[in-house]
Amino acid sequence: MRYAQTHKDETRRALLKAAGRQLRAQGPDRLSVAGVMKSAGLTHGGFYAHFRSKDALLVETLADAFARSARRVEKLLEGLPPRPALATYIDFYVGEAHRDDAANGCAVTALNSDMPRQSKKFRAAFEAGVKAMADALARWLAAAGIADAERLAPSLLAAMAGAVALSRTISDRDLSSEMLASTRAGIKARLGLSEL
Amino acid sequence: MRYAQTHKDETRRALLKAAGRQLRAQGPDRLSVAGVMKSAGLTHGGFYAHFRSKDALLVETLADAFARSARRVEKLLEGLPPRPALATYIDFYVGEAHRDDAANGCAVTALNSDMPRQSKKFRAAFEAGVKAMADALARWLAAAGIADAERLAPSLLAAMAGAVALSRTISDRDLSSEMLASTRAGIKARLGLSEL
DNA sequence: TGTACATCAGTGAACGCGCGTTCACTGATGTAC
DNA sequence: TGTACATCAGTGAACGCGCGTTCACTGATGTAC
Repeated sequence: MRYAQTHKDETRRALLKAAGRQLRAQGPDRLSVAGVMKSAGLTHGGFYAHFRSKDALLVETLADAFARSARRVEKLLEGLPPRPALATYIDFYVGEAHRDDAANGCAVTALNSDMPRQSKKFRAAFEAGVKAMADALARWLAAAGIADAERLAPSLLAAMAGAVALSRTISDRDLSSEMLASTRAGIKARLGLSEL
Repeated sequence: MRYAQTHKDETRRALLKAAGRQLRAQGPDRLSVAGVMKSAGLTHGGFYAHFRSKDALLVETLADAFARSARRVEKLLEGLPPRPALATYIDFYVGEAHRDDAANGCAVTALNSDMPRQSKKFRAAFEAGVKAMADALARWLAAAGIADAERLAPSLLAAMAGAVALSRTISDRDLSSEMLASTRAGIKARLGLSEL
């Protein structure tokens, strides 16, 4: 079964994509090597030709998921002035669509409370992702003329991720959506974006 | 080895307490029946004399943990007027001590992102706990004369739990503590408690 | 009061299962001649 | 151009391990007589 030269890279990319979805949907402990391989139409034995260990997969997958999310947000906000961009980002992040699609959503929201129990390398990858997100948010805040942007950004990110994560645990749809709406309103008020 | 009549109840209480700590420190998947039994100085075989299954233990443990937390908060705020009580609660919940002691902290913070992957009964117990906390918070908000208390409470809880959960994932102590401080300030400002 | 028995919380070996990981093997294709 | 061989991504059986769960057993103590 010799394949084209690009084939192994393609398989690897497919594995990362499948792992990214399973990581966010099932969490790092329930994600299984065999499950990821099966998603890519392969058997479990071939896994170690691509990754040294499950933990190595997790680390690469998390970095990949953060990078994909960043690109997605970049596209969403492309061309928007700072203040509408912020409002759009908040509505998108703290929204029902994001709540209902954990597999393709933000890793911070999906893995928040899992992280303290994970390996050091995996936690480091998560922390790097959080810092990158907070830095990007701080830049948008600063561009929108909001004071104290660097101190505000991590707290805003935590509030947004916390609201979406908690809304996912609530089967009562009214309460779940109200939690999101109230969070959007609260954050916009804090940023002086309420009129948008 | 026949024991006093209260002995079995005592053992059961000890198991719930040990399970409560392990649930919040290790999460529902990593908590093990054998580990809980060992914490109580027992061997794993006797577990099923006390609980029908691991899931039954999780359900009871979570309800117990929520009840313990509620009592703890009640004591903390005993005798305080509504507004100082709110400020005290926020400082306590979104504080370094809570961040650094997940095993005895709030289950919402500890289990937020784990819940969507858990059994239906366990999720129901979590949701009941969240609703009870949000209701209690709403009552304090209303008592403090804050408008829209019922709509505000779930969002505030999410922001507080999100900040503590995320602060636990950050090894950078400055960033972690800043995230908490900024969240406390933001919430107090939203509630008009900044002068306290 | 003394003895035989019933009770039952707890013990520890055993089970099936899914997991991460290893490894001898396969077989289609590129390459050397 | 045709043939023999090397390559190597992927296969699938096997491993040790920890898990949740079961079960025959233990033995100190309360109870019946």
